[in-house]
Amino acid sequence: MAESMRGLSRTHRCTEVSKANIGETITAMGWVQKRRNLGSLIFVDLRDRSGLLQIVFDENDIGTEGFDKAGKLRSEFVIAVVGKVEARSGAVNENMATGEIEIRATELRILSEAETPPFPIEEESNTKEDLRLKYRYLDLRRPDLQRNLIMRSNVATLTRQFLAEEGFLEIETPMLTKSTPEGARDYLVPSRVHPGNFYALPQSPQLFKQLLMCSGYDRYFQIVKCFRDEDLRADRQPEFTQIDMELSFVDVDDVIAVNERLLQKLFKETINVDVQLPIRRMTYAEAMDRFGSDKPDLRFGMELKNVSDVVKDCGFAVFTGALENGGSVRGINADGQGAMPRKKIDALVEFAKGFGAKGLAYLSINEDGTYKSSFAKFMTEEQLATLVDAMQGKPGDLLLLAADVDDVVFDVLGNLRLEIARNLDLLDKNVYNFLWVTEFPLLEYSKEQERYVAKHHPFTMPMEEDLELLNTDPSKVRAKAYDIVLNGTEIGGGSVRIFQNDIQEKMFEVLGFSKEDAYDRFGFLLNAFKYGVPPHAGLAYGLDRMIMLMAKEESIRDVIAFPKVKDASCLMTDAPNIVEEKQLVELGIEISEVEEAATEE
RNA sequence: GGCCUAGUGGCUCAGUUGGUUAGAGCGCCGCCCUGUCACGGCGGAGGUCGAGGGUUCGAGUCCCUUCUGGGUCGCCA
Repeated sequence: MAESMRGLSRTHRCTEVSKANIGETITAMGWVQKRRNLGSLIFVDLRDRSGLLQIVFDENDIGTEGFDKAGKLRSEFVIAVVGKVEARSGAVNENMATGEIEIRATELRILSEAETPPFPIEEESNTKEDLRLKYRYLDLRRPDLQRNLIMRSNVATLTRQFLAEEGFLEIETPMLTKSTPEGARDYLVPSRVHPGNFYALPQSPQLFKQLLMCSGYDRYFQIVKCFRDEDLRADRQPEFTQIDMELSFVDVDDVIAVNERLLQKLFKETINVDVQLPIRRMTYAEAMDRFGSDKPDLRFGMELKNVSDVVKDCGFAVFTGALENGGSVRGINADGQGAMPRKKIDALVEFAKGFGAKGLAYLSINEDGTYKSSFAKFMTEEQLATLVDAMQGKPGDLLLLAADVDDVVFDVLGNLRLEIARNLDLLDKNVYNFLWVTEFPLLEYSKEQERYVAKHHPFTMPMEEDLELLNTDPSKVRAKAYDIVLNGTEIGGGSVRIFQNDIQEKMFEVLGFSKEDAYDRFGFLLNAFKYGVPPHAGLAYGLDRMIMLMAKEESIRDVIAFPKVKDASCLMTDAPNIVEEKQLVELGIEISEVEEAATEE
């Protein structure tokens, strides 16, 4: 029995009503959060995206018919209420924004009835994810998700405002584009008019934004969906949003400068966090050496120490063996954790093994200065003392050491450092620690493909002083690439691009592309560059991750309206799904094998 | 693809070494209640213990398979 709202017009959102409105007659509309029926007095908390407002129904004010109707109200009914704003005659509710006032209803319309929702629509719900996602439209009614999406909208608005003021133009690039397989898997879209041909959804607007620079648009940005057909994580969705930008006639410092001001504005105006400028910078090499990570979390210490020199002559074969294989021995000092029980240390060893460590050597320093260690028997007292000294160990500390090739040692200790910090609750979400990581390696060697692959992408400019190394030792070439890291999460990254033909050709050569290959894939860009290309550079933020950190959420699902689950499906719409045979025929597509259809006797 | 983890009324959970009729809080339904805001009081309904198979005199509990979430490694230029 839905009623019409004809003749009524909403005058306020729930929390837009305040003491200043006392005496006025207002019209509010929203959802019933809660009813409290006292017999001949009924209270209803009305909810909309702004918050809650208490309505009082009294038969003396609203009449018998209206009062009976109020008695029928249930959670999530959508109603319209006309009434007078009054100071509360009962106690003020300190916990509510509108706790000092209430609406004395004179008219009630039930605009929509509602079934009892499958889970409570309330803040800090701990309902299981699958249920929340199946009924996402209900989950999105919860105040925490509404706050997150409102914050997200604000960030987008502020970004547009700021970048417009800085002379950026917002230009859209195509969603249906060409697959340029290098890196993540593409989502493909079949073409009806070109049977057997496919578009790819963009993994990023990279090539198009560079073309825009060629075309003279100077400063471009876009808040844009990107797609990668890879497995999901808590901070990874198959479709995600970037704040993407590109600038002409700039170098690294110019890009960093404008982005520092953007970050400062965004964090100040959305969550009132002051970002101190300039943001600290650290080279990739230093980040790896000190933190074992290219996105170090600087909210806590526990830095890596290289003790290779100290242990090189010791009797512990694990250490000396690693060194003989060209690796290193490094460790972290878990300050004050010397009393950690064996069981927890074992858990850390297992954790380390998950990152490729064959083991983890430990040494705890007892309060009396004696040691308890997995490897003490292989070393002399003096050697141990030197090691402890090198690790700045003091009574009550726990030293954890990994010995392997550098890649493994960094990976193990970098992650171990984070794991210990998590266990010790050192990661304060109210602290926002920014860092630029610069001078990334240009290339990394792919054992699988038996060639160098671009660490960032093939258009990343090498550092001038390393250009010669392209011929001699490509793995040592550093790039004009930079990442912006916040609390150990990479929230953005970018680079200066190659705009010189000879360097680009050299780059393709090192990557093992023939000139033909290169033109086949990127011909439109390379051709464009022949007609006058400005030096240019850019950066792209992962908007979802940035909002996740701002909102102090653990997963980007909580800052995306309609996210997908681990296997990239949508529990609400059941996408992806099979399509009608007719559609496939039109596209000239035949399904060769569907596992589910396999018959079993 | 690997590993870890969870699945018990609508929701969140408890459920001992396998042992009678599977419980609690919240929610829901009904009646009562004029100042509640975690309203209160009385009463009530609601369960193939994710599914399938097995062991057993007996399975929520043990075994196997499988489904559905979550985390993570691989992957993510």
